[in-house]
Formats: sequence, C-alpha cells, structure tokens
Amino acid sequence: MKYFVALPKTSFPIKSKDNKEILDFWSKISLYKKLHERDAEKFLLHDGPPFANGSPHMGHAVNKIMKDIFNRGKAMLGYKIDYVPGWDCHGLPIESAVEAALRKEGKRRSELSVEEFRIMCKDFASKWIKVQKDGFVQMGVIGDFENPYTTMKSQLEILKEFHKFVADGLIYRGSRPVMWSCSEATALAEAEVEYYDKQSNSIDVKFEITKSKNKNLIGSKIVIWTTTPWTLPANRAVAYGADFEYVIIKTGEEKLIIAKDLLDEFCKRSSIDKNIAETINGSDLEESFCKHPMYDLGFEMEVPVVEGHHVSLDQGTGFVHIAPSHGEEDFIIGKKYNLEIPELINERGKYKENVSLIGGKDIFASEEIIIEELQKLNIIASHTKITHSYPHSWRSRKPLIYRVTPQWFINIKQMKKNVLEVVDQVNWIPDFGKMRFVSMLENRGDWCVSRQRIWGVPLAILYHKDTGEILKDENILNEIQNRLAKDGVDKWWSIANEYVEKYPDYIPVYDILDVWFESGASQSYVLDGEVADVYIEGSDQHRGWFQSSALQASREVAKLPYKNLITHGFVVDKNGRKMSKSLGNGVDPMDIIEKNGADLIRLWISSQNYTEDMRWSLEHLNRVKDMEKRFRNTIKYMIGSTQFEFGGNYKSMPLLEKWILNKLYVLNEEFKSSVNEFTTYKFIRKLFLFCTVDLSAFYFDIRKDVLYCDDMKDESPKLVRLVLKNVLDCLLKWLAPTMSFATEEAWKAMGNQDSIHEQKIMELDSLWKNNDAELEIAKLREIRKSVTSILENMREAKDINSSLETEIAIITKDIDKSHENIMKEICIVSSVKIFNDIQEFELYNLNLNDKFDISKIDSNKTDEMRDQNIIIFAKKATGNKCPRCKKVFMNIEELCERCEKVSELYKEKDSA
RNA sequence: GGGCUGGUAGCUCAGUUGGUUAGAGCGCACGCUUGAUAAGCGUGAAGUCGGAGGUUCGAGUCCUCCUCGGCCCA
Repeated sequence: MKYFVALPKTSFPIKSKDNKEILDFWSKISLYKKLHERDAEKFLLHDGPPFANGSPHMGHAVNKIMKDIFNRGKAMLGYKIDYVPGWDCHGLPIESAVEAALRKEGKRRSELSVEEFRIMCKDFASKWIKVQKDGFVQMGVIGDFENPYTTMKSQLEILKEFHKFVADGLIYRGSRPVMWSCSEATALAEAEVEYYDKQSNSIDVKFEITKSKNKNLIGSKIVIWTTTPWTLPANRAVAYGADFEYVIIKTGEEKLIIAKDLLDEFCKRSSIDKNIAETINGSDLEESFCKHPMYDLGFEMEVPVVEGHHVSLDQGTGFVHIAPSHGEEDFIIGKKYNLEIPELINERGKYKENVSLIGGKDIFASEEIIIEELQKLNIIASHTKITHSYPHSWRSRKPLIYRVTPQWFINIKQMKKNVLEVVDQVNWIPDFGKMRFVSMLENRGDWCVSRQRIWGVPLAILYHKDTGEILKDENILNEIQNRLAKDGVDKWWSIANEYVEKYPDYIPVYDILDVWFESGASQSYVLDGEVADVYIEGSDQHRGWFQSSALQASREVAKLPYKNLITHGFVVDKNGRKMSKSLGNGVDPMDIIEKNGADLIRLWISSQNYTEDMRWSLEHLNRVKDMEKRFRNTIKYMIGSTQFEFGGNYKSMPLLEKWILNKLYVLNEEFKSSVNEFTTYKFIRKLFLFCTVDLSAFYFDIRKDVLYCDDMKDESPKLVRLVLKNVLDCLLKWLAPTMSFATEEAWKAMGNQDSIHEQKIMELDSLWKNNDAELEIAKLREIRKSVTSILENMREAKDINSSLETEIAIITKDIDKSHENIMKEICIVSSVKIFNDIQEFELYNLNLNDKFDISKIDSNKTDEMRDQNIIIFAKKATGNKCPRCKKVFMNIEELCERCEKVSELYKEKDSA
C-alpha cells in the first residue's frame, strides 16, 4: 500500500547544466551594463592587464575570477560596478613570436619596414586578446568586454604621459650594460639568449702593484684569470674578496698574489712552484693601485684595486679584472668606485679606430694579438683553451657580449619619496604586502625606460648630439604629439627625420618605452585620474605594476591610485611546486571548465586562502566537486521542498526555526563583511559548514517528518517551508558571486525571469537575531551527539536499524520535561522521556513491561556524559511501526493517528 | 646570496595573551536508510603541529639554527 507523502519536487538537477545557456542569457540582458548603470555608490576595480600572448592559464583564472567574485559580491550589496578589462600588448615576447612566424615563412625581419612589422605584432596581440577574452567570459567573468582598454590602443596617451616626465626634466641619458649581439648589431633580452659551448682563451694575467698603503706589497703582482682577453683594453680595476685569504708566492724574482684556496690549481696550469712567502688578507689590498696590463701597449694608466662583492673562490685566482663596460657586476663596481666606463668598441663588435694596438679590429680576432703581445712582455702567467657554456644569439647563434649602451632613465628620487609618504593610506591585503612593496621600492635605482625594440610606444624625443640633453620644450613635445595624433604613433620611425632637418643639432630617439611604464600609466588613460577602490594582482606585481603605477601617480604630488591593494599567491601543484612545462604539472583552466563547468573552478578559487599559494591537483578537483555537489544538492532540496504552501509569523515559530533564522541573520552580516573586507574565502567555508552540518545533517533531517507527513495545510509545515524559503533566498544570493552559474540556474528553476545577479541580498529583520536560540539548540545538540553514539552501538549489535525504532530516556538536571518533544524531533526517535534524577527513572522503568537495560548503565555513559552529569538509556521501541511515518506507536493497527487523518485527506490526490 | 612569505590529519582550514588528552568539515573505512536515491544519515580510524636546539613548571604558540617550498631580486 502506498500512502501520500509530500515529497520534494524539482527539475533542478544535481549535475550542472551547460554554461552556454546562462552565458547567452547574461549577454542577452547585458548583465554587466545593468550593474554598471545602477544609480548607486560605485565600486571601481581597476584591472591589471594580462599579456596578450597566449591562452588563458590557471594564473589568469585565479586573478580574473577573484576579481569577478568581488565584483559580483559588491553588486549583491547594491553597488554600481565599474570594471574595464585590459590587455598589455607590447614587448619582446610578441616581437619574438612574430619573428619566429616570419622565419617559418622563410622571411626575415629586416625585409619588412618598421610599420609592416608593427602591424604584424598588432595582429598577433589582437588575436590573443580575443582568445583570452573568450576564455575569461567562459569563466563567468563579467565586465566591459565590449570596450576593454589595451596598451596598443592607447599609445598616444601613454606617449603623452611620458612626455610629461620629459617636460618636468625627469628624464636623463645614462648607460647600462646589456646583452649585445655584434653580428646583428642589436641588444638582446634574456629570452633571446641561448647557451652553447664555446672554446675560449683562458689566461692568467699579472697586474703589478705600483702603489699601496702596505709598502711591502709594491712590486708584487696580482694574478687575475679571464676567459675574455678582449676585455683587457677596457680594464679599469682589479677586484678582491674582502674576507679571502691570499698568499704571496715567490718565483724567481717575481712575487705573485693568489687566493690561498686556488693556489694549487694555479700552480698546476702555470707550472709555477708552490713557494709561499707570505699570507695576507683581502683587506690588506685596500688603497692599492696596479699598472694596467697593457700599459706598455698604449694603455698608460693605473687602475685601483677594489673590493668586489661578486668575487668567488670557485675558480680562477680570487681576483677579477673589472671592465665596467662589459659586465653587469663590473658595471655596478664601476659605478660604485666611480671608474671610467670606456666605449672602446662599436656596435659591430670592432674596436674603435683610435684604440691603441687593435684599433679597427674585431674583438674576438684581436685576442690572439693581445695575448701574443702580453706574452712578449711577460704579463701572462698561463694560457690555455677551455670549452664552456657561453651565451649566444638565438638568431645568429653567434656569441654575445655585454656592452654598455646609452639608455634613458627616469629620475625617481622625488616620486619615491612621495610614494613612501602615502603608503600608509592604502589598505594592504595581506598586510605584509606593504613591507614587501616598501623594501622593493626603497632598494630600486632610477628607472631605465628605454628598450632597443620596435613593438611599443616610441619615446619620441630628440637629444643634443654633443651634450645628450633632451629637447624638452613643451611646444616641441606638443608638436610631436600632434603630429603622431594625426598620422598615428607608428609613423614616428618615418617622420623622426623631419625633426633632424628642423633641429640639426639634435638626434631622434627610436627606442621604445618599457612596458611597465605603459601599464603604469593606465591610471591616466583608463581611470582618468580617479582613485580605484582596489587593485588585485599576483604578488610579483609588488615590483611590477603596483610600483610603476605608484611612481607615476606620484609624479607631481604624493598620491596612490588604489585604496585597497590585494595580492594573491600563485597556483602550485599538489606538493607546493610551481606549475611548469618541465615538471609537466600544469593544468589548463579551459579544459577544466569544459569538462566540469566554470562553477567548479570558481568554487575552488573562492575557498582558497588567496594570500598564500594555492594548490591544485586531481584530489583538489575531486574535493571541490564534492563541495559543489553539496551546495547544489542543498539548493535542490530546498527548491523541491518549497513547492507547497508556506506562511506564518516569527512569533509562532518553534525554537528550531528561530535557531535557523538566527543563523541566517548572523551569516548575512558575515556575508556583507566578507565582501567589504575581501575575505570571501572564509565566508564560503562557513557557508559550506552551514549547509552540511546545520542544514543537511540536522535541520533537514529533522524536519522531514513535518514536511512529508503532516497535512501540508497545517501551520507546522507551512512555517518550516517559510523558513526554507528564506534560507534558499539567502543561500542563493550569498553563493551567487561564487557559483554564478548554479545559482542562476536555480533562480530560473524557481520561476524567475530576471537574473539572480541583478538582485540584492535580503535585509533581514533584526528580530531574527536570537542568541538564546543558538545556545539552547547547541545544548540540545550535545545531548543528541551522545544519543546517536548510543544508537550506533545498538545498530552494531543488530538491535535496531532506523533511529525511529528506539525510545530514549535522558536523566539530567540540565533540561526539563518540556523538552521531551523537541528532543524526540531532534534525535529522530519514536519517544523521549526526560527525568530529573535516577530514582525517578528507575521508578518509571519498574512499571514498564519492556524495560530499559539498566545493567548497561556504564557502557551507555560516554565521557562527556560523565562530565555533564547526564545519563542516557535507549531501547527498542515497544509497539508497531506506522508504515507511513515509520515511527513506532503502541496500540495502532495500521497507520498512526496523524497519518490516518492525512492520508485520508489526500487519498484522491494520491491515486490521481 | 638578499628581501618578503609559507610548512597543523590524504585535502581545505581552526587553534585567543604559552595552560588538561591538538579541533572541524571533506575524503576514507564500516554501518543505516531506500520518501533528497548517480542522493541522505550515523559511527570510526587517522596528527613526532617541517626538523633540531633553547627559554619555561608547561611550547603548535616565544627565541635561535637548519630544511623544504613560493614570489621578487642579486
């Protein structure tokens, strides 16, 4: 016999539907536009532009989805949303990719004009912007994707920003060593360098000490080891290690100084006897000078002996010859000791004509001459050939050199000061971001903004051919700007020459701007000077975008372009390792979305503590799947359970309902603060516990009896459904920023025509705030825990199956008899009796036909119960089971009284 | 090598000013339910709190060193 029961009914599926329908819907109703055009307080999130050269990866997913969660969260609080996505379009990787594509077609870059090449780069960037845009939309990100900002679209504005620095006199000409390819006469970036084995000359060179504060060192010879003899003409110093021990060895009339630890190897390769005369410290060499090794070959100078922080005892002699023009460390030391930084070679790798001995000769070819001449002068202690890994150009495969080249710098001294002044006005999330930012800023030198490249914004300046002074007259800068505004920035390369005719003493600069300057300027061409509520990027941007934005904002006055600055960690694998091709542990977010829907990845991101690195693996995927399932199921159950009549008022609510409404009130407040404080990940965890522990395992389970079996027109089920209605509404709105697709799906399943994302959270009646209910239920739940534990023992002993087959006796002073009914509901048993003392219970038990087994008293006592002075007995309920509600009753034949009545009422409905 | 940062059950996280036997959820195992059923409920096992010293009556918590990761530099 089947009886009518009011089971939940809904079409909302546990498995998520295809995202496409929802994406189309959002697009159809112009969801972003709706939120953007709200007449309300604005939330301005300024997008850090990703680089337009590849498909979306997990890092993009984390960043964009985080932003979207905050945007949608704010929208749910009623804010007007302002979010314009952006793209970084210029720079070397795109040039390289375009060149590689050209090579595939058998073409070379030199066959193309600058303009043609720039068009190819532009097409390349445009292609990837489209791919990424599509990806971000698939992730559920909403924003002004119709009108994004791109650095290539805003070239003129960026140029104008740069010219402001020029006009302010903040730009100066300096120099810096760069990786240089002589065969191509061009600077190369790190990414264009490949390492191959190269055979080099390896020589030990003697530097005779001519002056020293330690007089007895005069005449001794410091030995340096080098594999680039061609740099000797540019030598301007010798460096030692301050903490190293050196020895002076005697060989014939000569005294040579070598690091003690490297002596053996040196003696071996130079066939010199190990005849130690003296031991000295590096610091003993302070304030000494040496004769330039090529002194007698036309380099008549003395070079200082200085401390070198980079000198090592790995190989060589413990001394390093310093050629400031041809090495990064050498350059730094050169700056530190104010050494000359000579420009002896030209861009083709030939010595300039005026260089003594080897003028006009190729640098590598000159080595033989240098070595031969130095050998004649007995300056070389050893000469061999070695094969070592050496940087080469990826294009020509020719060896590279370091070469000091002229560059353009921004003097950032004042800006730095300005930024540091207002750094405390920003809310740094996490707070240690501030320290990181400040220490990075304090330690940075002037900003080198020039790049010897083509794909970017040209500096579009002229400098004096003799003094190097920039033509910073604002009229001229404006003239250039206007011209490029008219003809296009791409034309700089073809029109720059016109200015040479006009200003014959000046030389045009064809370098392009550092891309960090471009994105840092976004505050002007995107924000139009407005301060953003928040910037959110990975922690690598403390040196990058956050800093360039800050410096540029503080050009005139101390000001930062962001109120809140959030940094997030990186996606790492199961073991906390970064994702990389070589480890093969990378994952494709688009693949995950295609297979599981975007909610999955959104939920993962929203539940992670983003201030640290975020781990991702198959196990994580499965855990999030479970989480998603739980949320969907909770929603599904509530949609299904609220199909029938509901109603009532707070005053007539039972304690359990008041307890739930209090939970809602508290959670609603927490939702607001989690959005305002950007801690959604904490909220989502709480929400998950609410769904699992409070709703599914507790409230739902308990209220099934009322919902399914009572007359649906009675007050009790109507009150429960009213509560569920409220829970559902809250839950969907709290979850909407995260599970944007599922909540929309549910909203539709509930019969709504509009979007859930247009809604605002409910303002809940403060009457619902009820901490007493919370405490009361917490107490009863403790007892329930003990009960379920006892029931499990009975189940194990095969005494019972369902909990409804039992009766419980509770002996305690903590709760009184009026709680019998609620305890019966909460424990989902057929009967609960409460006794204030054991005597009372024993008396009761004595009169029972079917008695509680008092001999089990101790085994029925859990530790907690001993502490709390509670004793609980359980026994199999006496009577018959009602086939409809499964509870056990005495004196029934078939249905219990209630079920009899209800099933009579709905008989026809059931058979219909 | 430097600056910042992290390491608590398989996973995600709690753990107040140092104070009993380190908690939760998920997962897992076992059981129940078969009226949320490609669901639901219960019980249980599982931790040298990255490692080693130290301070203390007492350390996951404070100090030092080491180790393994992450970001950015050198």
